[in-house]
Amino acid sequence: MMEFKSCSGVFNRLDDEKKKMILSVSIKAFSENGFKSANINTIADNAGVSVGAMYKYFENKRALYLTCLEWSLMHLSSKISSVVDEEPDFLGIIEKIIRVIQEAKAESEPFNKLYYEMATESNAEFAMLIASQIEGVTSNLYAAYLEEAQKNNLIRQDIDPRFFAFFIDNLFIMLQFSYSCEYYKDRMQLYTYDDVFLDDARVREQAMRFIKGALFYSEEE
Amino acid sequence: MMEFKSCSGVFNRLDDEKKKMILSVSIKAFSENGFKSANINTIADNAGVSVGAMYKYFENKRALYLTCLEWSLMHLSSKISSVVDEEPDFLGIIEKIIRVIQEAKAESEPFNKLYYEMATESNAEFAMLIASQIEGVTSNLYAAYLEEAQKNNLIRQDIDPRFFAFFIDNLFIMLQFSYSCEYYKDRMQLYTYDDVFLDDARVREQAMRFIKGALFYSEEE
DNA sequence: ATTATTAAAGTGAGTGCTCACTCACTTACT
DNA sequence: AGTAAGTGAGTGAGCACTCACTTTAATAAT
Repeated sequence: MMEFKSCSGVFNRLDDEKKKMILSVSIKAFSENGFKSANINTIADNAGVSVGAMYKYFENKRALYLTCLEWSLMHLSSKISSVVDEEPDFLGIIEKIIRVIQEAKAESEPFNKLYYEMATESNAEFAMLIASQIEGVTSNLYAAYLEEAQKNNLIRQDIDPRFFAFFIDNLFIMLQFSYSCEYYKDRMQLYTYDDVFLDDARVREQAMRFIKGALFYSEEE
Repeated sequence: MMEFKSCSGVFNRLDDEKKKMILSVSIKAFSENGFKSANINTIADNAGVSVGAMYKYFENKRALYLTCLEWSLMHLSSKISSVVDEEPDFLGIIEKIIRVIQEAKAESEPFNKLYYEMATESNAEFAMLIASQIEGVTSNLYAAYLEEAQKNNLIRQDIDPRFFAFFIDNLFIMLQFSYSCEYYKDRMQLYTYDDVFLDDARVREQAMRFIKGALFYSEEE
């Protein structure tokens, strides 16, 4: 079923259950320890596979890492497209995305952490290999929707849709971090209040107001 | 002059020039390689100091890292307070902060990278030691200004100033990353256009419109 | 002035541990 | 009988940290 490019044929021939097991254990390790300090021997152990087997599946550590990124990317794409398919209007999509970020906490946490880890300069080496793919999934989507909305005079005219897409995605990314990474969780509580994470609806509402304001405001001078 | 808490007295007794040398080399190493893979022997070499001396200055690698964070924090605080002291009104401060982020590129790059690196889960261990300090510098500042502005009816009433402070700072942080980290640089270009980094004024203008919209918009229903 | 004394600062080869990766081998499948 | 898949002790490189030692500098004794 799932086919990856950065691994050996042996790995691709494994059944999905085993592939998932190995990759989820790896993602957990990489996101928690970073690329360099994640330990392949330990990963193999936790995944119930021998070290030797791991090196039959992946040429080296780097290849394992890339395969994890591939998987995360597939995960993201499917999440995004399911949202877009369901919701017709732009504001609906934005709200839905925020909702997905909030709800997908547990399930997506490791993916988000990995994504965050990857963007660190330390891993710049492969970051670029995947960056355009990840952002490609979302950037054009937002910008296209905003341009469309601007043409139909649904949102203010005095802004560049590309910048707005950028700013909105910035907010999404930080929200994702704030729901996934310990540091940013604490930071969000510091800015707002201790029980924010019990108040998903409120966060969504406030975020929507912020974004709507940014989109609809028109300066009279 | 500069006094640190996470190091030995021997280090504090060094002249500022040498302290700066050691810390800037260390910050560079930590931000580029992450905590685990930064090499103390190499750092010592690059700073023109023996390994033994390093361990006279810092009890261990962790202590060196914490001292780097302390220094970054001092840097941030002084930057922020110089902005706040100069500018009287809230919008002025926001614009000034964006300007500082853009201008301080070269000088602050290593600090930003370190900050980013630190927030990674891998370093959660010490992140928390410093998080509240870092955010404490900014969070209360913004929230207080916004509350004030709200009382004076200068901005919309239907939002929680704490959330708005949070969202605005989220935008700042992403902007900082976008000006410092390779990955986020590329991402910004992908969203906007290739020469964005030659167009500081334009970025500032667009960001201000976005934020102003968010702050001033009022919904009529 | 010169020399002795002592403490503080600095040195870098060495130690022991961690970990990516290998390879001679076993097991399972056809 | 032959091939594909899997095993895990072993290897060597990298690196945090140590320690027996040297250098520097400041003060005291002659």
